[in-house]
Amino acid sequence: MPHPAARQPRKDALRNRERVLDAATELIRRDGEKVPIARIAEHAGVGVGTVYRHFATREDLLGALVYRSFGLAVDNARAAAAYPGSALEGVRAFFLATLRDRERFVLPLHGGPVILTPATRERQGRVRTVLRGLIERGQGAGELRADLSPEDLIVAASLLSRPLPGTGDWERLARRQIDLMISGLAPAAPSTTTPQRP
Amino acid sequence: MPHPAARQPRKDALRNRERVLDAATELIRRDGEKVPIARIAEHAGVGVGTVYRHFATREDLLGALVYRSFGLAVDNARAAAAYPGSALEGVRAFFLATLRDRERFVLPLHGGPVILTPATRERQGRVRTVLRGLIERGQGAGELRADLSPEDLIVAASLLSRPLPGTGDWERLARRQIDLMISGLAPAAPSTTTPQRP
DNA sequence: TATGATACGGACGATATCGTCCGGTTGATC
DNA sequence: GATCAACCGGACGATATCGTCCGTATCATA
Repeated sequence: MPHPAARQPRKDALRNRERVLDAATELIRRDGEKVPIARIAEHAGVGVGTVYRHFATREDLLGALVYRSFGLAVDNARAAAAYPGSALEGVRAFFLATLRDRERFVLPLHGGPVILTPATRERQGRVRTVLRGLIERGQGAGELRADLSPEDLIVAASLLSRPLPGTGDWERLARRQIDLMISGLAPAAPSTTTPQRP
Repeated sequence: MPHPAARQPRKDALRNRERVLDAATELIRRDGEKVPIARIAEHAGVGVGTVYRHFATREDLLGALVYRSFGLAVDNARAAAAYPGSALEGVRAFFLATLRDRERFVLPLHGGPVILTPATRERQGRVRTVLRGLIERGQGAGELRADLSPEDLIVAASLLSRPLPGTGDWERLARRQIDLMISGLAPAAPSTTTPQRP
């Protein structure tokens, strides 16, 4: 027989789950992925039992964080693809959005085990697809170099989401990197930008 | 009384110190900076006591690794500055050298405490100075954009030294990023920049 | 409001890691 | 080769973290 009643989930449970994810995001980004569960629980204002109930293992928690991050990436990619104006500006918007949201990203930051559930992989593919559309539009308009791939943008954006410690003002430094990168995305310079050269 | 004899350091001590640094580099890059000292000792083939004798605290060990990394960076910057050919190719050489040596770099990778001893800071400044020379040469020759700073190159290179986990072939992806970056380092494309004659 | 299912918090025993200490060994010097 | 300062390894008690368990509190439903 099918599900008899399927009770509504309790809202305190949902609230606590979100709190745990938020706390974990902050602490993992600050102290690394091995931060004690007890510390995450404390920072979230819940007991350790609550954390372990929602996420049976550390991997489950990490996996949920990564999944959530890719949701953000999908949103940003879609917004960039729908950006009014040139595709090149759309690409810049994608970079800037990643930079803006950087504190909410928890990607496999270090050498630790990479958690990629099927659902996460699906989102990952969606980011690629959306960016591919944007790139092809730009290439058609002659705004983007022909050999540009979604992977290039994803790698560059991911790098921006991990502030380099010891550098004072990541916001400023990252914007510089974006500018340099954007300058490099135009079609190959020698052929198109030197028409009047002797 | 001044130094009476200043004995020669024992070579087993020096050898073990190097072994510990090498082991720590590998494990910290793989498992994060909180990797147990005992694991480092085991991987280095020495006892924990030996590690603690050379590096009284975890911070001391981390600091030594960072110091060592900046030594590498100085070497690479000097080689790049002395690169025969255009300054732009010198910059590319610097990036490629960083990529090549990436597994030997231990920079303050995560949010953890940033260890910057005065000696390390001195090396850091030396990298900046050497790169500034290279950049100015390139700007004088019209090969590099006028607003380029050593910091830009250092940030970009540092990013390359931290492989993005979950991506299969960092070597390939990083080379792509280098190409894109190099394309963005030329003077502003709109050709309003006067092609000066040297 | 009554009720039962669901979630909560945190104590607890087990395990992992820390940093020190010391008996034994090695190597620089004479 | 003899000497002894310097170094080596790992055992050890202290502390930190883990993941489970259960009595109590809260919420969805009737």
